Amino acid sequence: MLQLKDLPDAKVLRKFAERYVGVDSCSVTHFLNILRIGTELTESLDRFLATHGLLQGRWWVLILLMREDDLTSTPSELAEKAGVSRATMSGLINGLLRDGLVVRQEDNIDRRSYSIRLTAAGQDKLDEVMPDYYPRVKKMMNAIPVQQREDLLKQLLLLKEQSKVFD
Amino acid sequence: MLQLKDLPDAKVLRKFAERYVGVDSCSVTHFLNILRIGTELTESLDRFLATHGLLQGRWWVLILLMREDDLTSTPSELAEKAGVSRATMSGLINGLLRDGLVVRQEDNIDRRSYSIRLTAAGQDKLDEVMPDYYPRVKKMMNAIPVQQREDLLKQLLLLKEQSKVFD
DNA sequence: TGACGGTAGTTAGCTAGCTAACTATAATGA
DNA sequence: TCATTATAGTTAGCTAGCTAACTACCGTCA
Repeated sequence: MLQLKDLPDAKVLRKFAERYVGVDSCSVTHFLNILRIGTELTESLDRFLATHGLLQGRWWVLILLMREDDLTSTPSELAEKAGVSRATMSGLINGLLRDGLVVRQEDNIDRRSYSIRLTAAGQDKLDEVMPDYYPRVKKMMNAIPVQQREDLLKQLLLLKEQSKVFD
Repeated sequence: MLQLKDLPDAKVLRKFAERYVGVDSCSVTHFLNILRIGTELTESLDRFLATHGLLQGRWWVLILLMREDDLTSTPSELAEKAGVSRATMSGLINGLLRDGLVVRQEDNIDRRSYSIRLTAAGQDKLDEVMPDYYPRVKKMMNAIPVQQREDLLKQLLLLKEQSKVFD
C-alpha cells in the first residue's frame, strides 16, 4: 500500500497543475492524507500484532474461527468472510497449521472439502492478544467523542460511496 | 491489508465480551470500520491505476521522478520519499525498467550509486493517467464540503496520533 | 448411468511489502 | 596510508494479496 511519506507541497502541486488541467490541490491533498492515515493505522495494528507473533491475515482467521460455536469452519467460508481469495486463504491456513494454531479435519460428507478448527494453542494465542487489543482500541478511540466518531464514519462512508468515481 | 468483509455483529461482540474484559463494542466497531474504508479507498485507486496498466507503487515512483526538475533521482532517495525499504524500491525500479518507463544512468562520482530517469514513455504514461486521475479525485472529494473535509482530516490526525497506543 | 457443469482446494507465477545478509564503494580517522 | 565504519544497491526468503489453471469431487439431468 502507498506510503506517501512525501506528500506534494505547494510548489509540486503548481508544477503538476501547469501540465495537467483540472488539478484541485485541496481535494488531492485531502485524498492523499486520508489514504496515508488509513495506511498508518493499519501499520500500527500490524506492529502490535507482530509483538504477539501474529499478522493481520492470520489473526483475522483465528478470530473468525473463534466466532463459530464449534470453533470450526472451511477454507471457502473463511475466504468469503475474510474477503480474500481461496488461494490466499490456502496460504494463511498453511501458516497457521505450521504454527499449530489450527488443525485440519477431514469432512466425510464432501470429500473435496475439509474443516479447519481452532486448537487450544490457537485459543491461547487469542486469549493472549485480545485482552491486550481491546483496551488499546478503546483508549485510541476515546480521543474522539462518540458523536464526532459517528460524524467521522458518516463522512468516510460518503467517500467510500463516491469511490465509484474510480470505476 | 485487512479486508474485514464480515465485521462483528452484536451477537459476536457479546460472545467476545463474555470471554474478554474491557471490550468496548462501540470503539471496536468504529475502529474496524475506519480501517475497512481506508482499505476500500486504496483498492479503488488500485483498480483505477490498473486500467492504465499501473499499480500504486510504480505510479508513485513515476510521480516522484516527474517532481524533479531533471526527472532524475536515485533508488535511495526514491525509497526514502516513497517510504519503502531500499529492497522494495529495487523491485519497483526493476519493473519500471522492464516496461521502459525509466532508465538507469551511471553516476561517475559515486560508483556505488546510479541515477534513475523518467523516460519519454514514462512521461507519456503519466500524461495519460494524471488527467484522468485529478478530475476523479475532485469529483470524489466534492461529496464533502471543504469545511467538513478539514474536520474529517483533523479527527483522523487525532486517531493517528493516538495510534501510539499500539506501541 | 453417465456426461457435463459447478464447487473445493491447491499450485504457479505475478506484485509488493519486510528484514537480514551480502558486495562494492566511499569516507573517516588514527 | 590503511583499517574501520558507513552507505548504495542487490539478493534471498518471508508474508500476503491477486488471477489463471489445475485436480478432485459433487450434483444434476437427459
